[in-house]
Amino acid sequence: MGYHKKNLKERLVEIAWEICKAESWQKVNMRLVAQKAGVSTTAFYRHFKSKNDLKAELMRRGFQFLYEGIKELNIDDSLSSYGAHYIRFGLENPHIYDLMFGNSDLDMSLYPDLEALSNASFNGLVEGVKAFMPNKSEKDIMIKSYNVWASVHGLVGILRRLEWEGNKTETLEWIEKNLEDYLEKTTFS
Amino acid sequence: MGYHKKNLKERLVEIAWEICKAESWQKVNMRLVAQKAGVSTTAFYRHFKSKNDLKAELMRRGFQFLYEGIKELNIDDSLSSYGAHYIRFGLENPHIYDLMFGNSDLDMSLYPDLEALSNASFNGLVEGVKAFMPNKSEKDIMIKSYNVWASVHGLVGILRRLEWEGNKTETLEWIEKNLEDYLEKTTFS
DNA sequence: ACGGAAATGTTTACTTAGTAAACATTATTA
DNA sequence: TAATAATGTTTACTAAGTAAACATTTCCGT
Repeated sequence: MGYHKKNLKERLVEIAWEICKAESWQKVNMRLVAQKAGVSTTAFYRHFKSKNDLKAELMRRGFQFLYEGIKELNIDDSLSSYGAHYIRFGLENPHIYDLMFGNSDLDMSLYPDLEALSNASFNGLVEGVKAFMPNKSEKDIMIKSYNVWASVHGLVGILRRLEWEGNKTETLEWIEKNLEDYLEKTTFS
Repeated sequence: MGYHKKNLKERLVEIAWEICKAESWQKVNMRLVAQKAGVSTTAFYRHFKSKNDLKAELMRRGFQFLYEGIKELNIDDSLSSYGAHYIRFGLENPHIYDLMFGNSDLDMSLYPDLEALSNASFNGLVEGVKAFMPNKSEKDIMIKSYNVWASVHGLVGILRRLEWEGNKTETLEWIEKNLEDYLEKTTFS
């Protein structure tokens, strides 16, 4: 009710997150967010320098969200289950995933912490691959790591696209239901 | 000079294509395109129903552009060279690639020919994979095909992203210079 | 407790962008 | 050649991001 709201910043982020999750980042606009928070259109600018700053904040949340799930995996779980987690995250949170891994026009150099977050997950993957193929050269391990990364993210893209187009073939259904098997069969064979 | 320009539609597409290629789809806006064509802001709407229609047109061009190059590959060229072509296309025409394969908010069902174009290339890939692993089941061939598609598109995403971030590691340099070898080593091994 | 500075919210207003509607001109065709 | 269709222009509306000036509240040092 008061002129000053406590935690307005957090509420704005929360509201934006919900919209983005349910509708996509394109649907997030200041007027709507402000209105849902019961606040004037420009109140936002007391807490963020620009809309891109809000995007960056949502991306941070996205990484946290993704990592929360990954933390629950045991080290001795297979690389496949690790990859499957990524893929499921992408399929279950398509708009958040787009926000995080789409070609954002965001200038990442302005948000170095985001780069770090994104690198962190790749480094984890490299460790996993190293354990998976212990006798290989450093270079081969890096190559394989990039390959795994590419396969996983590429698959999310395909599944999302074809799902959206209503083109889900039997094979895709199978892949989606058996992500671990799929990964064993292809990427980790 | 006259009131009616011949080929205005084509000129608009051409101009939009150039902007998109050099700058990205986000930078394409009606006022700029119209101005470059020496025409009023809304002349556009005599030729397209909406900006999305223009996007669809550019995507069609993108597919043609991509396929022109692929046609030049011989059937007996390896699957790797086929994949490498895709990847190079993505790296050399990042903004066109984004337009074609990014998560466009475009409702594809409104542009069925685009879906067909995009499916055509996948079907070609399936044929290639079939030749590559002749004794496998239909299902395994489909699975592998999706995997190849995912790897190729995923790799473009990574290379683009890390290049943009200035994070190109030695390994990535190597991959980029030796795409065929990379693909043999990972996806087609 | 008090007076001003810092923080936070509001109002107003400007800018860019997509696009609809009404109008003007040229091209086409019966 | 007159009617009609096609194509271009003008005007204007709407949505969205955001800057600037103003208002209110909080907080801190005295």
